[in-house]
Amino acid sequence: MFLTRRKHVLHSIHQSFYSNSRTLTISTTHIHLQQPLLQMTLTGFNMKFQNYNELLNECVHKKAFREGQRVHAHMIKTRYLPSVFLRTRLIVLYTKCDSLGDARHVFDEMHERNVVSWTAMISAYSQRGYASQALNLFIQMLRSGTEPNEFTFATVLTSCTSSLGFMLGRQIHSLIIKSNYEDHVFVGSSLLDMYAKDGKIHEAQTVFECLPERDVVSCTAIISGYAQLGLDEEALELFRCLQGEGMQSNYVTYTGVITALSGLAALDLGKQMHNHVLRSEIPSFVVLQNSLIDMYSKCGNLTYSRRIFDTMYERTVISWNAMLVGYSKHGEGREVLELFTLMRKEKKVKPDSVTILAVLSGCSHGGLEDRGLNIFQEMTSGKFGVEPKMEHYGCVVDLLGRSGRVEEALEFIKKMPFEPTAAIWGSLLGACRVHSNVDIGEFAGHQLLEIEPGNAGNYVILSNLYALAGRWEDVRSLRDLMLKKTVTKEPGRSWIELDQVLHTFHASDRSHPRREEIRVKVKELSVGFKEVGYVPDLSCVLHDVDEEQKEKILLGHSEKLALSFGLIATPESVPIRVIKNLRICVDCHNFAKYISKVYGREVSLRDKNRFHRIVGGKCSCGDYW
DNA sequence: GTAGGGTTAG
Repeated sequence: MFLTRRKHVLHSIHQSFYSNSRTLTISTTHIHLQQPLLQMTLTGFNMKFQNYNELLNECVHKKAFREGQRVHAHMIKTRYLPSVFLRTRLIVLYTKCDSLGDARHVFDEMHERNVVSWTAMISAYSQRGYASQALNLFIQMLRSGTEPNEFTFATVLTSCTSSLGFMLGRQIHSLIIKSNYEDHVFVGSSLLDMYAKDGKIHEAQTVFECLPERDVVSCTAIISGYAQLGLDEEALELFRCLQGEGMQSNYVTYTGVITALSGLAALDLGKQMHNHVLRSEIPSFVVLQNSLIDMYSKCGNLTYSRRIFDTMYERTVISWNAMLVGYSKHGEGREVLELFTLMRKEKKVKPDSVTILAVLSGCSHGGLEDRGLNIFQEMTSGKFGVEPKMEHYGCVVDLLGRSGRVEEALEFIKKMPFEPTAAIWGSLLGACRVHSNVDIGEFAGHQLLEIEPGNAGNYVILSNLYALAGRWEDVRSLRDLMLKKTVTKEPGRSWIELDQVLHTFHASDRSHPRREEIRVKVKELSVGFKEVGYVPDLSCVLHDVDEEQKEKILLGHSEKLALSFGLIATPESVPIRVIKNLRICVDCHNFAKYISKVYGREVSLRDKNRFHRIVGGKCSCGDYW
């Protein structure tokens, strides 16, 4: 009966997706309680149990809160004492109806509890995101002497998401081993997911490999685990491998894979996956569609993102945010504001903290400084119902900095109700580099180096600034300071997708099969560009070497290798799409501009923060990033 | 009767 119903729902969702219809109605029959409740007062004890049970089941199934409350009230009125079984049903009912207080009340009033009632209450908290309450209750359960079962373990592990939770999670793992539940597939997927969320992907992998049987959920959990940690290629490889072994996939699996493809900006692979989803019987639930919106925007194709957004029959705040963030990263400020206006007009979903963040950064990236500052004003006066957080303040520093109001930005930082973070000082330093304000830049730079002495990128930007002012002595001492602090830098990588294959380059990479061609091309470009005005920005190199060497290092930057390969290997009619894992360096940004000007090729460059669409020697970022 | 995996931002 349940299966048929589910099938029917899925079918109608599928239908509505293809017919672009935005409304989906699932009819729920109203539950009439008058008759059964009246009859119950007359029937015997056993009969009452069965009747109550049936009624509660119906209420749980239909999430019928009021009716459930009436059944509960009837028990109290007729002085019927429900068993542990029925009380647990009530906990489940109230949890489903989003009434945790009522659920807890039933739980507290229980004279005796068993593993099921404990688990139901723990699950209530973890489902609603009250992780610490769930963990507390689990500990209370252990103290009460109730042995957890596989349901309890699978449930409680989902609440192990904070640093305290991860610690507890490890202890729970040993408890699982002791109680012989480690082979259980539900427990295992919950466990491996916890490890993945703690960044311990090897532990997660071990748990996964030790499972005697695998199913969709455990496979999805491990694939998504890789994707969430940014190990996108590994996620993709594992997906292919497990698929080869006959793994079943569902819409959650595809969501995980699409997230990995977003990270890689693999447009062709992404399209292929999307097609696969459309062709197969996989229903496109909101979460999957959200991941598609994000994937297309991160692959540089906002038109497709919008197409999906427009045809969704239901949108959550995440759908709106994904679309807004997409426009923002592409520097489409007007689109951001238009969509935000539409969102507020529709009133179906309320903006959240991420929404405002997207709007503010959209104004900044889109060069709409004053509009952005206005929106922040409105935010602080409570207009959107969202409290400003550190990130929002960071956007304001960005907005002021972009307008060249560097002094004001510094004053703003001093007056913030938060301790400034590295991101805030970094943003101010970046503004000072663009607007050549050495004094404030130096101050911001030193604050930044104090908080984040290990980040090599910070030294480079400050060095850019000193070089701009001709303060070579300071450039040198900065380099010495960097050596002293033994800075390690996340290795820069750039890649380009060609016929569904990703070609990745590291700095001075010599591993590509066409390395010789690429080397010659980079050199040729550099020589050619110099004739039309390109001057290598040596301040982007902090090594203690002579100028010739510095230039050589610059030419080895991964962005230049990928760009040159793109120039060789892609047809003239298409834009060169390069993705960089870090912020793009000033010199490579300039180099890309020359490619666009001299070769008449559009360059689309995605770096850590945003898209740079470079046409005819001009970049959509307005040289501010 | 109680259970596991999923989307935006940083």
